[in-house]
Amino acid sequence: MARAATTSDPFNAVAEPRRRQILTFLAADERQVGEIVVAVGLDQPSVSKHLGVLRRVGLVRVRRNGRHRLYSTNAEALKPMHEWTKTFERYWSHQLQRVKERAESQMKPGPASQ
Amino acid sequence: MARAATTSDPFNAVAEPRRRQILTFLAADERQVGEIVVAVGLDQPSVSKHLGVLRRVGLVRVRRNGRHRLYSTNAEALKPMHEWTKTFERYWSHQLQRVKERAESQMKPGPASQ
DNA sequence: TTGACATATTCTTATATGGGAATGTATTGT
DNA sequence: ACAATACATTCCCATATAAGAATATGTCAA
Repeated sequence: MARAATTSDPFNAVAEPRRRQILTFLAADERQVGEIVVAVGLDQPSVSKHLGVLRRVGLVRVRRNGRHRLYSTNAEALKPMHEWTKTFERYWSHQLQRVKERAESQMKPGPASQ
Repeated sequence: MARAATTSDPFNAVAEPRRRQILTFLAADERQVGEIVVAVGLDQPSVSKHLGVLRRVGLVRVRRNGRHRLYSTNAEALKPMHEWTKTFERYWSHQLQRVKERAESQMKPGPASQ
């Protein structure tokens, strides 16, 4: 099997740095494509393609306004990522302590792991 | 340019579901490869390759113990992801309100489109 | 040393990019 | 209607998988 599509889920979509840049740029206010092009420094077709990926996974919303399309970040779609990383929060806070605990439990004859 | 390597950074490494599964499995305690194989239901070479990717971006630590290798999650490497998603936290909390504000500021000249 | 066991690495292959170039499509002004 | 404007989509191609098969490497036991 090849690598999963960037459109398969937010995790894959956000793996691309330019797309993270775009999401950050669109977080506060909606912007038209031309503004995004200037902001990220890519050519228009590339930006449109990135926006397409973000749209398919629900990370951005679009709204038409005449000839323009106004994009904005749909932050809620990032919530699952935030939640997932959050489950590891307790570990990096007490990392050193845990390493120590492991070393100790490793020394006893001890009950089978787990 | 093709897609960035999965080993380029944690964002890319974690885009793969099986690797997230492995990180979760290794979060609490260190485990040997054979245990991971059973836990995720992949063949040993596949697991070793995933572990290789995670190792290269610093998401897991390894420790040799005789014939075994004990892997454990290095949660700190996930901190940047957590921080990044966190910057959007304020937006999904007040999403509805913001949408409303946008709609209002959009109405001033004259409600044409929509 | 030899064999068994635990992992890692190499090779192959179908698949999915991401950027650049070129082109298609929708909307507005005159 | 027609040209201009703002985007989206398609085509091309070098690159990077991810899983499966086969093989290499490293360590312990007898």
